[in-house]
Amino acid sequence: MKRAEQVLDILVNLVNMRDSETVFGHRREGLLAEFTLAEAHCIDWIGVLDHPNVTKIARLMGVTRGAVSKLSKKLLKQGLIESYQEPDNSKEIYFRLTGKALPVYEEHKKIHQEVRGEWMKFFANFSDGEQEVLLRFFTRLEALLGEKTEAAGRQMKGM
Amino acid sequence: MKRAEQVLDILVNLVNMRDSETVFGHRREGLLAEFTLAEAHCIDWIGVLDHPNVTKIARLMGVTRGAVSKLSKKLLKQGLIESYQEPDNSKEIYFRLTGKALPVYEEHKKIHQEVRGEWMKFFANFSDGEQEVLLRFFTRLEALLGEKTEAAGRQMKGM
DNA sequence: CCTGTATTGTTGATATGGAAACAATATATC
DNA sequence: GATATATTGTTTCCATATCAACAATACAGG
Repeated sequence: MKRAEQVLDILVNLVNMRDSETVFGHRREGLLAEFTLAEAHCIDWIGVLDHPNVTKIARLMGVTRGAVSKLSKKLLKQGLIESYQEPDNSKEIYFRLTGKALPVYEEHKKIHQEVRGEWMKFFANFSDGEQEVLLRFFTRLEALLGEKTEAAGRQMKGM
Repeated sequence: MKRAEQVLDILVNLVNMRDSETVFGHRREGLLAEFTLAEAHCIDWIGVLDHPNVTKIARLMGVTRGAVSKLSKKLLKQGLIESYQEPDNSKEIYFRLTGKALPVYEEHKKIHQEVRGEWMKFFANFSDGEQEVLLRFFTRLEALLGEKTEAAGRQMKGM
């Protein structure tokens, strides 16, 4: 059981290793450095989602609606996003990126691509069969944690 | 490469799944519910370390000294910890748990044990060879991230 | 259609943690 | 030993997030 314990130790370390100023080991620089991580994420979700509103974004970002409400106000004031509504629903308020935000969005996406590339290189260290083991491990792990935290509703962005 | 991408997706999800109110899927309850996660961690470190001081705790908790300074004040005021100094060093201030904190500390440790037990059951789903693959994966992963975030200095508590 | 309930977005009070500046003490270098 | 540098713990200011309460709107069941 020694091996399993080591794996667990590392896993715990990894999850605790949430240095908010780095994205998976990549320090944000250039355009992104001008924005909070939360802002960048919010912009990202607004760019990705269909009819994004406060509630939806909050759920996906894992924060409260209040937090997103304030955050979106800041982005609105900065002219990075704009809000709109649909005629058949006067309760929900949706957002879209403005031209001003597009460079940020693209930059963020580009970095994600780069990071993803590096990760793929990392995975290349493992054979096909080994990757299958890893996939099984992570799939089960996610299911386990998902059911426990019931936050399973959270989805993937683009990454 | 499809498998690797799936693994990466899940991994990213897991790392983002940092619900601070749950400890790896375990909602804190009973005694622990009375305390912030930070407080519980701080108490834990003070219980574990030899001559714990603000700086040491801060480094291990991955927060600033200022944060721990405030936190320790709160714990002092609540009578959960007490401070002391050594005659040969009038700069550093150390902490120890009081009797009042011991139940909390024990409870926390107990839960850690339980969680660990469940995890071990989870790992039992994988053969010896598979666990070896997992260990190799996580070891390399930790090394990679550690070198990138240079937060490798962070250590393990008891868990 | 009407009424109770749920959901949405907002706000104010509060808590928490980071950054930076600071005084006190320790350590290093000469 | 004297002096420069580093380290420790604290504090103030600030940004950000939660919580709880709220008004407005949507929805469901009769």
